Amino acid sequence: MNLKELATKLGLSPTTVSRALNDYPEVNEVTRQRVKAAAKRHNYHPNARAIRLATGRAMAIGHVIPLATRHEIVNPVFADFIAGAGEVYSRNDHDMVLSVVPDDEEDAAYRALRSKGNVDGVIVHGPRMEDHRIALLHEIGLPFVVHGRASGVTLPYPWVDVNNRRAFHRATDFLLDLGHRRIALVNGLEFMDFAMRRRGGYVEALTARGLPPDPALMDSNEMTEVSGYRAAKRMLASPTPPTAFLASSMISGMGIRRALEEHGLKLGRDISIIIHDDDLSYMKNGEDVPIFTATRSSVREAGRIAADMLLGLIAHPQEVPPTRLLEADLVIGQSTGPAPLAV
Amino acid sequence: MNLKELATKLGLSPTTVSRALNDYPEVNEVTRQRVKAAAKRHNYHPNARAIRLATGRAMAIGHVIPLATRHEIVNPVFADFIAGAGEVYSRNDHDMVLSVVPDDEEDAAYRALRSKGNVDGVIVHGPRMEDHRIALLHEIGLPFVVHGRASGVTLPYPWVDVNNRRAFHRATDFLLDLGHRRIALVNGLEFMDFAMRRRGGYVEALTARGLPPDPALMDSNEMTEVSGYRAAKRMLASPTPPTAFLASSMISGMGIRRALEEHGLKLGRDISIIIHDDDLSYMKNGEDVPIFTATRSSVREAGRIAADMLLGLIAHPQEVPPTRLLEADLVIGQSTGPAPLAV
DNA sequence: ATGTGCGCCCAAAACGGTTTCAATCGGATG
DNA sequence: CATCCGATTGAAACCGTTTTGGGCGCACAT
Repeated sequence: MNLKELATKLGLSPTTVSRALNDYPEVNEVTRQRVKAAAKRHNYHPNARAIRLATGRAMAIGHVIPLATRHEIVNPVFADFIAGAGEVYSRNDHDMVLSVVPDDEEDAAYRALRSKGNVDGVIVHGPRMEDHRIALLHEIGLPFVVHGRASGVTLPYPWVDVNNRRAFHRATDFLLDLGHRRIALVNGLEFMDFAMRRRGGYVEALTARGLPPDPALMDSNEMTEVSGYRAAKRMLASPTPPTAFLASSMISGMGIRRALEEHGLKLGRDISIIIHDDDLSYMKNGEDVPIFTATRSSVREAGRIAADMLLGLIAHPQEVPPTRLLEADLVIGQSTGPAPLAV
Repeated sequence: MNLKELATKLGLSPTTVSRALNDYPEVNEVTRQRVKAAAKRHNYHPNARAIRLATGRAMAIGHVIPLATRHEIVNPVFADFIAGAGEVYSRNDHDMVLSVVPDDEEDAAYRALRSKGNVDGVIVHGPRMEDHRIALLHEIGLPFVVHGRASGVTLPYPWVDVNNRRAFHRATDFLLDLGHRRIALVNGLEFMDFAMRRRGGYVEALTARGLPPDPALMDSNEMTEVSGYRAAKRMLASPTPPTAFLASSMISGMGIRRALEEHGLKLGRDISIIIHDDDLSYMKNGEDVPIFTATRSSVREAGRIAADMLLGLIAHPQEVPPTRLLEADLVIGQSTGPAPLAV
C-alpha cells in the first residue's frame, strides 16, 4: 500500500493525500479526516526511503564508535548514553544509526556519513584533548554535538558535559575534610579530556590545601576492574600507602575493593574510596544505600540532553553553539570514613 | 556532486556511469577505469537515500531495544554484542539502526520498521520462553536472527545461542567434583530463556548425582551487583549456607563476592564461585589469570556470527533456517577450591 | 548483400514520496 | 456584471539512483 494506491482508493490526488497526512493547512478538514481514517484503515505507512529522498533529510542521527584495534575497549557507559539518546530519537521519529569502525577509519566514516547522506547529524563520543574531529565536522558541515569537551579546541562547538573538574575537586575536599592526606587517584586514560579534567580538580583541591600531588599516587589507565585492582595493589605495596582512593568509575572501584580485601583492609574504616558513578542502569551503586560514596551524574540523562540539543540544532541552526554543563551530585555511602590515625 | 553531474563531466550517460561503478560487465573496461578514476577524483559518493529507494533495499539492519518502563535495565552484554555485529555490518556496507522503544511499543516498532522499510532485517534480543516476537516477525515477513532461543516456539527460526544448559551442567559438575554439595544458583530472571536453560543444566547435574535441588539455594533476579549481593547475603544467613555459588554473570559475581567479604569468607578456600563470563571488553575476567572460575563465551563473537547469518539470510533466503550453537569454555580461576570439610 | 550477434552505450521509466505551480469554484467586492 | 480572492485540489516536476528496453555500429556467417 503506497501513496498512489491510497489516493486512487480515495478518489484524490497523491498531492492532497500527502498534504492531508502531513497536516498542511490548505486541505479541507473533512478531507483530512477522511484521508487519515483511510490511512489507518489500510494500515498505510509512508515509505521511509522515499521520504528521505524527496525531503533530502535522513531523519537519522549517527553515532560513530571507533573500534580500537589494540585494546578493543567498548566504553561501558556507551550503552546507557545510547539508551537515553535513543529515547529522544524515537519520540521524534528519527533513527539512530551506529557505525562501528576501526579507529583509523573514523574520519573516513564521518566523511562517508556526510557525503552519502544517511544521517542529518552525529554525536561525538569520547573527546580527547585537541580532538581533531571537531574541526573535521565543521569542515564537512555535518551538524554535531559532543558528549564531553575537548580542551584546546578554539572553534566554538556544541557540547554536553559533566563538570568533572568540580566533581573531583569536591570529592577530594570531602576526603581531605575527613583527615585523609594520602589520597590516590585511579584515573582513566589521560589523553581523554574528561580524565584530564578530573585530574585537574583533584590536583587543584590538594594544592589549595598546600599538599603537593604525589605522582606515585596517580594512576592513569583504562577503566577496567583489573586495572583498578593493579593500581591499588601497587600503591598499597608502598611503604607509605594511601588512606583513600578516588576512582574514575564504578568498575575501577570494584577492582580497588578487591585489592583492599586481599590486604585485609576494611572499607570505610581502614581505607576510603570515592568513585565517579555514571548511574548506569545495569551497574547501580546500590539501591537504597549507596555502596560507594560517589560523585554521581546520569550518563543516560546526558544522552537525552545531547540528542535533544542535536535535533534542535538541525531544525534551527544557531550562530552560537549551545552548551550544557551538568553538575554531579555527591552521594555519601559506606565506603568513606575518617582517616585512620596512624599511617 | 551527483551521478548526473559526474556523467556530464565525463560525456557519458548516467546509466553507463552507474554501471561502471557497480561493476556491470557490459561496460568497456577502459570506460570503467575512466569513470572510477573520475569518481575518486571528484570525491563522488552515491547518495544512500537514492540507492535505497531505487533498489528497494534499506542496506540496514535493525535492533529493537525495549526500554522497560519499570526496571529500566539496559542489558550490559548489549554493548558488546552490538560492537561485534556492527563490525560485520560496516564491512558489508550496511547501517545498524537501533530503535529504543518503551517495551509496550515493541511490536509496533517491528511493524513500523517493516512497513516503513528502513531495515532489511532485525536481530531479536533477549528472547523469552514462548517469545511471541518470532511469530510476529514471521507474520510480517521481516527477516531476523534471534540471539538466543525461545523454548516452546514450534516454528523453525534462525538463531545463534550459547549452550547454556551444558555450560551450567559442566560448572555444577566441576563444583560437585570438588566435593561441594550445597551449591547455590544466582540466576537471571527466569522468564528469560537463557536463564531457564542455565537452571536446567544446574538441576540436571545435581539430580544426576542424586542431589535434590534446594529452592532456598536458587535465586532468580536481574543480574546486577546489588541483587547478587542480596541473594548471597540471604543464603549465607541460613543455618546451612552454601559452600559454592554459581552466578549468571560477572556482575552478580562481584555482588556475591562483596557479601562473602562481609562475612569474612575467603574466596577459593572457604567458599567457591563460578560465574558465566560473556567476555565483555570492559569487564574482563582478569587478564593473565582469571579472577573467577568461569564458563566463558564471547558475546561479541556471537554478535559477529548473528550479523553474518542475517546478512546471508537476506541475500540468500533459505527454506530451512540456519542455527548455530556455541559451546562455552570452562576456564579455571582462583575462585574455586575443594569444599571445606565442616559445613 | 543480408541478416545475426555482440559489445557498448543511452533515453526513459521506475522507486514513492514532496513540492511547485496552476487550475477551479464559489462568494465577496466594486 | 466583471473582477478578485481565498479555499481546495491536482498535474507535473523533482529528489538521485537503478534498471528496462532499445539503438547503433561493426564483425562474422550465410
